[in-house]
Amino acid sequence: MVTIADVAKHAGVATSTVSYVLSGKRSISPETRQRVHASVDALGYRPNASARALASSRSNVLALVIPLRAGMHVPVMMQFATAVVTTARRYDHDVLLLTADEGATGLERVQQSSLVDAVVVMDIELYDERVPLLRALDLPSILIGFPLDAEGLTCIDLDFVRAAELCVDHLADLGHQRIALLGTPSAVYERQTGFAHRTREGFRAGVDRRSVHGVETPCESSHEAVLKTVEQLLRDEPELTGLVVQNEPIIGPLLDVLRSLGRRVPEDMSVLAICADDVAEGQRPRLSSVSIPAEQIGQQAVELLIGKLDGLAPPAGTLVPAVLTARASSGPAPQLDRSTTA
Amino acid sequence: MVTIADVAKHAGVATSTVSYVLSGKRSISPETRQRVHASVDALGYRPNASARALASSRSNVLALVIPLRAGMHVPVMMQFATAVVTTARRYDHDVLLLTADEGATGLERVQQSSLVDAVVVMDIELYDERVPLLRALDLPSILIGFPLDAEGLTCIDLDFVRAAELCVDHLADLGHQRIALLGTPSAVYERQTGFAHRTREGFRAGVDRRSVHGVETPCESSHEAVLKTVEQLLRDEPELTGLVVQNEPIIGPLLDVLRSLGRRVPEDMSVLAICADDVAEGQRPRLSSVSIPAEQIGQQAVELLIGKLDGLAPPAGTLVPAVLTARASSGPAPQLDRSTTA
DNA sequence: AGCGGTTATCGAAGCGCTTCGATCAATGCT
DNA sequence: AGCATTGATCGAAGCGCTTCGATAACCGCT
Repeated sequence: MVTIADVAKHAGVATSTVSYVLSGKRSISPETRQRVHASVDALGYRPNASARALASSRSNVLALVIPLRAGMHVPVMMQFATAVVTTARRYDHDVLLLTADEGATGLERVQQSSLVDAVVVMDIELYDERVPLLRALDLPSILIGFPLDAEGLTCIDLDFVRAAELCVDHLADLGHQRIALLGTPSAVYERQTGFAHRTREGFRAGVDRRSVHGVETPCESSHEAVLKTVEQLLRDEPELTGLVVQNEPIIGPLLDVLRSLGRRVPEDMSVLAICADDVAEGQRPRLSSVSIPAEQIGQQAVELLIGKLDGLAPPAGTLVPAVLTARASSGPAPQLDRSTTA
Repeated sequence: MVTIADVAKHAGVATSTVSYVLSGKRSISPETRQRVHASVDALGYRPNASARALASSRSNVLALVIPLRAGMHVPVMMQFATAVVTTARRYDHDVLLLTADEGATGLERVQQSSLVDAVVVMDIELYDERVPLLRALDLPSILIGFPLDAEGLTCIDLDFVRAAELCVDHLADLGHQRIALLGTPSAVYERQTGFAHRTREGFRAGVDRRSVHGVETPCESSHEAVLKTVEQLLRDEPELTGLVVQNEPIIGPLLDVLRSLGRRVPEDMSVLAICADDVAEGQRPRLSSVSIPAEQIGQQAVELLIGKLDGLAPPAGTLVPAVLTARASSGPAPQLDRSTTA
């Protein structure tokens, strides 16, 4: 193993000089700098991460707490994770994977052992047990999602309230009078997951504002559940003409079910989804949707976090604006003269 | 921050004694041990990871190289990842996330900087560029998947050859004469991904052995592609009665497509999948399948790796036996008197 | 010529831990 | 009783790096 001392000897300088060349924390003459760089290359020197971390109290590692819980949609999580890792690398950091089942304990552990410099936490609940801990822990953090009380924390997320409102507005603009929010599995609501609650909130606000009739129902992620839920929905609301879906895995099954129940999309039923763009475009018909810009959020999260580590004061909350893209699944409300039996 | 010296002082012993109590590498009298443990608890001591790593040349971190490439099915990856993290934690290790796009470079980097003790590599190609590197690098590793030349490497994977053979046998036993393998997206074959090739190999071997007629086709993961591929398949092979699918995301669409083409499952067409059990059971009809025990494989991978770190000689290759579960999607071959036009 | 102020470099201390002798007491053996 | 052996503990060295003065050389001033 080649150490900084080897490089120093090879370049004919002190180890501290090599260190300063590499960190740029003191000015070094161009000649020495070049000589050192040459030696680094010649010897293939790589700083030892532990030694560096020990001496500088900076590990250059971020922790990513990834949820593995019921009802969470995996591909989206992976998009977040990928964006986080990729961006972290761009800032010369690595990413340690923590599973949410280690919960608060895990956060405490990695901080107390100085394993990581900062932490990205996903899947935030309104009353998240990790929130008070993060406040107490003096470990720089960013939450992807908003707890109810975000005081003193840095959070970022899609503006789900607005996302739902956009959907309601879009449907109302098209003349729909009776619409429904087909939501996440009920476990997600019971856990008080922020994004699901905020979407519901936005849906209610939009429905009120536009004076349309709105109903909400959770939906489990199986084909049968979708069938049952939709049947129930149509039984309760025979004149339903618009659907807002926030539940990626059921999107395919939902379209099947509507087809099998004889409801054409968008002629009989307009469908809007809150989901990743590629999912929306992969459906027949292509779905009008508010996209979840996971990559952008993940990237921005890391950038905020790195900024924090560099002493910058980040904004307390960042809401990524929701954007609705109209595609083929939404259209004008049909005339209300059909007799429907589910 | 409380250090080992604080603990030592509090317990009235030398720091080395504290260290030995914690590591168990030398015998310590029961009284001292208890006293030290009491002090550790009283002060809330946690060893500093960097210091420990520096002094012992062991970081207690494993790297996990996760693929983010075209055609890979994300939920399965996540199951592997979760199992790896969970198991690693059980052996007091953490997991650093590396994305495959850093490729060989990333492996070199984490090793040369002593960031990790060992590495788990997923998504292995037959001629994987990382394989020669791993052989050279003197970084303990385990591959989830087999390259063509696994000499000197430790690998583990489901026995995909056998998996495909089981499927062929099952169909042949039911009297099917003309069957097809509906495979992964072609990018996965082109990349020479091990599991896809081995499945194909097993399919061919099975077909030969049982003297049935078999065709193979890759399939992209979109609804349209499934439709086109299946139509083409039925045009080429009108008397096809059995399908083996190795492509999780298209399973839903495939069943749709068959339905829309008027092929009942299993009356007209038997469908076998190589996929996670929960996916197979989430379909209508429930799919007969060979399951991919991601959790088991991930766990075993880490255990082999930890064993290696402890100096145990691991088996060169571990093939997890394939198991076929017959459910509702496979049945006896229909009589061959129908006239089909696709 | 002499002075303060840069600029470039060095040397040494120290980050918190592990680990290698060394020490000392207690033990068992002849 | 005397010696080697074992068990429990200590002290110090050192892992590879960063960082903090200190130093020396040089600049432009007066």
